[in-house]
Amino acid sequence: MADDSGDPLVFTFFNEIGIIAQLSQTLLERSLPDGLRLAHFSVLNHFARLGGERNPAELARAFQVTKGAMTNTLQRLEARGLVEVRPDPRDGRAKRVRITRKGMRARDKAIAALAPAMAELEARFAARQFGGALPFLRQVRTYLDTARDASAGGTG
Amino acid sequence: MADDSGDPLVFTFFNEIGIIAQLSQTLLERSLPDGLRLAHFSVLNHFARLGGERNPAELARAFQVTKGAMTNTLQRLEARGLVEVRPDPRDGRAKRVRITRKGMRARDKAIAALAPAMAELEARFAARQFGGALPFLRQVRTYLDTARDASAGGTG
DNA sequence: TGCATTTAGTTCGACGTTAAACGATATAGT
DNA sequence: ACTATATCGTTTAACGTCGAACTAAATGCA
Repeated sequence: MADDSGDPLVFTFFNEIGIIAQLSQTLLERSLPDGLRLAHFSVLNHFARLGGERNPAELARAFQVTKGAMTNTLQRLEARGLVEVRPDPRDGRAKRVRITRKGMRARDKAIAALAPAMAELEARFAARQFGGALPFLRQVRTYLDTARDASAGGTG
Repeated sequence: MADDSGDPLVFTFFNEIGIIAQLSQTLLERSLPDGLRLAHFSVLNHFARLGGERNPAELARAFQVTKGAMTNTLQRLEARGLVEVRPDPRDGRAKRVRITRKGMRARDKAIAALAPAMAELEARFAARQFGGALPFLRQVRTYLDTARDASAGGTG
């Protein structure tokens, strides 16, 4: 998906996005400790920042993945003791997920491991540039999200 | 990887990129005819635009994928008769790949199938916005690429 | 109350990707 | 010429994701 020009701008834009996503994910996971995956770290980080409990369906929606993918992620996190899962007392179909102490520690360790790469990025580009790019990216993401919901049915 | 704020800007930026990549790829593949995948279409489109021959290693570098991934892509394309592969007469290790007539037709069909979605996107955002976002994205991609080469060895 | 529809979570199969190891060929240096 | 190193393409195992099918429970409606 690299490619040069000759394609319409929209093509090139999504090409670039795709490559950045792939490269950054690979690079990130190379820094993450204990074979933690981006998906796993993202969930831990979510809980570490926002606290509280969620059910898998909420998480799937928040992270824009299918329910199946979230089931997989949570199973791995739970197997490693980074997350706790219990039945939802108010809904017999649902579960409640929350981060454990060990999960918090793993997340902190991951953040620390990521710090150098982050610093390097911010040094090279100035945080302002990332901030500047965000509004448009968010618009595009929001649009794609509604387009997805239009053609299929939500996440899962 | 959706998430709200609270994270450093760089985090949020890459979160957004990751989601856009995933959503756009899924959406795109839903429009593509005959179960064509993004990776396959990308290769066909590359040949359709630039013509000529490449070897798999060049393609792997151009698309920022490992050699193994490109082997897989090319095997599928060849099995469907969309590309032709022959030994490289000048290098006993290498191969030469080129698009077939059938491959050209498949690419044109794919382009046509994508047109409506593209039109909708351009209508909603104005091509200028995509163009405006590109320079920074390219810078980031280039940086990530060198960072990748620094920690490992190229593509493969 | 009873039935149809939605929602929560799991499982399965298919696919693309990475990372690593491998054999074969090229290339560079001595 | 010989040897060490780099490159080409393939293969394998592990992983995440999607999409679809499925069970169980909740909700809406008659």
